[in-house]
Amino acid sequence: MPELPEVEVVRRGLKRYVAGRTIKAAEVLHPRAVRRHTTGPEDFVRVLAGAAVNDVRRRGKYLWLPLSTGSVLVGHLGMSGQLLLQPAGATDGPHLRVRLQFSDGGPQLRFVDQRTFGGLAVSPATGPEGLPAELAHIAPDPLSPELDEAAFATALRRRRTNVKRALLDQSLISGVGNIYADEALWRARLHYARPTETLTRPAAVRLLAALREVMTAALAAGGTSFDSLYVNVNGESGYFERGLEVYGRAGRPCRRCGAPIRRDPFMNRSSYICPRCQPRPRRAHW
DNA sequence: CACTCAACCTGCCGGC
DNA sequence: TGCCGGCAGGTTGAGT
Repeated sequence: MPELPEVEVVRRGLKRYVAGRTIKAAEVLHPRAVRRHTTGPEDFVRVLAGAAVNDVRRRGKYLWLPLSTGSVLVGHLGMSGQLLLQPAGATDGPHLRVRLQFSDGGPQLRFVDQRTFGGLAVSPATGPEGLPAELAHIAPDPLSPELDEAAFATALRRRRTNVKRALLDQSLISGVGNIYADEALWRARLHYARPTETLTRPAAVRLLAALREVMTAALAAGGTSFDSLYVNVNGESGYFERGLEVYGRAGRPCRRCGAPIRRDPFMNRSSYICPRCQPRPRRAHW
């Protein structure tokens, strides 16, 4: 479940059902799922055995679980990863990659990932809040109190790129992916190709506000689920799809002005815009 | 340093 | 029916 609201839904589920429990045994069913664990699958299994899960934290699209051993279990869902709580007797699906059994004999935590872009790893807890070193380059996200509005506006306007590319750069602001970038740009009435250096400070601030609004609304709806790939820890879909204004709505009318929404190829993927509310930028802005 | 692009995977859908 | 290209909520590392 890729973007921030979906990952936060998972974080809350893990916090509720996994925090406080002790891992009895880990099992790696596909080594690629732990490729970021540099010392290999056997070591991954070894260091998790007997570790208690103290908490569940998130920055952007990354999750990490501080452990009683002083290490953290880091996870990223990639494009198709799921973290599911399932009873021991539940059948193993075809994309089950990692299984964690707990000493209480309760529901297992299963990492299921069709495309294997996601993964798990155990790392030393180095930074504040146990932030592992491999997440040091990940900027604060729109829902984090650490994200400073003025600093974000300055950093965004200092970039020499276009605004959507900047939003997707996790070292500038994290948690924003293709859906919520398009949704926030629509709300802020900005075209994806708008050069960042032409953004006024108020426009940058409005864009951040739009990100916060759309992500807060999506989170309240349990996230966006176009299909069964994006589910919470109990396998349930969110219903924010109905709250989307542009993403996936090519040809349908803009709910603000009525013009048909358009899908443009951009950065080897898709961007959805209202061509009337979000006109392509002219060469100069001032 | 800043930026672009291909690569990593599987599955689904539409066109021929 | 089958094959093929295109596309999908992401990240990273090599190359310019």
